[in-house]
Amino acid sequence: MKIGYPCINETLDCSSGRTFRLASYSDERLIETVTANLACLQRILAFNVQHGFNFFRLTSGLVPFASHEVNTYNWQDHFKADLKKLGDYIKEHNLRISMHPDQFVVLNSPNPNTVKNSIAELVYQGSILDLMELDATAKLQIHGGGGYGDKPTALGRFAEVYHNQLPDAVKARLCVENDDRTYSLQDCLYLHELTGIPIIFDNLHHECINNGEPMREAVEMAAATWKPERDGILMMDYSAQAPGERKGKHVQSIPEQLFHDFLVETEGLDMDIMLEIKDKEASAYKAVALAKELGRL
DNA sequence: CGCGGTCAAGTGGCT
DNA sequence: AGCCACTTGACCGCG
Repeated sequence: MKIGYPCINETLDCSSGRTFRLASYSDERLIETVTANLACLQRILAFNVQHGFNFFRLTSGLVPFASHEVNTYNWQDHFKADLKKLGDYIKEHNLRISMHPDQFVVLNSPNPNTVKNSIAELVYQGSILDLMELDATAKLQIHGGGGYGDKPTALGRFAEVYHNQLPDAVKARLCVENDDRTYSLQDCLYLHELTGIPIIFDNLHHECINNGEPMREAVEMAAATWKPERDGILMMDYSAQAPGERKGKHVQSIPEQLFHDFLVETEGLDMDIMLEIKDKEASAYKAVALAKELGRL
């Protein structure tokens, strides 16, 4: 089991996701920003190694406007060696890596332009992992997309795009996560049947919408969609409901009792856990300590 | 130099 | 009808 947190480290005084506005785009600005982002990423990874946080999600903002037409610069060549070096570090320390393309990536949109932009974004994020020379256990994590009032048809559209339009390099890394309002675990399992895509399990989203599966059973069902020799073990997002806030909103800090209970409930199941908790590594310390106590690390 | 309006992109739920 | 949230607030113009 590996435990980690997404994108941002709040201890270090740098960001690996510095961007800038479209209006101020220039190649020089791009090079400068990506150089700083990658330097920061290296610092974050070293921090993570030092503290036993062996799972990390790279920010989508590593290369600003990477899938936008304004950016015609060959950043892939320019940063090839830097990315490979980062990849070597990741492999040397056996870190698990994911990326989570944002809400604008909708593969089942009825709008062909949205699908086109979505694919371009997936190609960009996949190419980061490719240039790092990471294997297919490094994943791209997206949601099913919109429901459009007819989920089976919408998922059929997802599958069609998957089979006919996605490059193999993206297909090898693509995963789908159950979301908190449209596509439940069961909906994702249907999509898995159509495509073979592994399902990333999100416990809080599962609490928001489900078909009555108990937590342990749900984890097992998601885990069964992963081919260990290609995909590695199950990745999951762990969070808890922020008290008194909108349903699905992430807590500020990890509720240790709840996380303890979750680990007990899933005893014997292996998985890598991404903590979607607002205070980031502050909660990761606690989660790692709990997992050690229970003999899970 | 600090504040706050605004920022590439989609969707759906809430007010 | 408009706002907010989403994997994450950060950027940058203005006073």
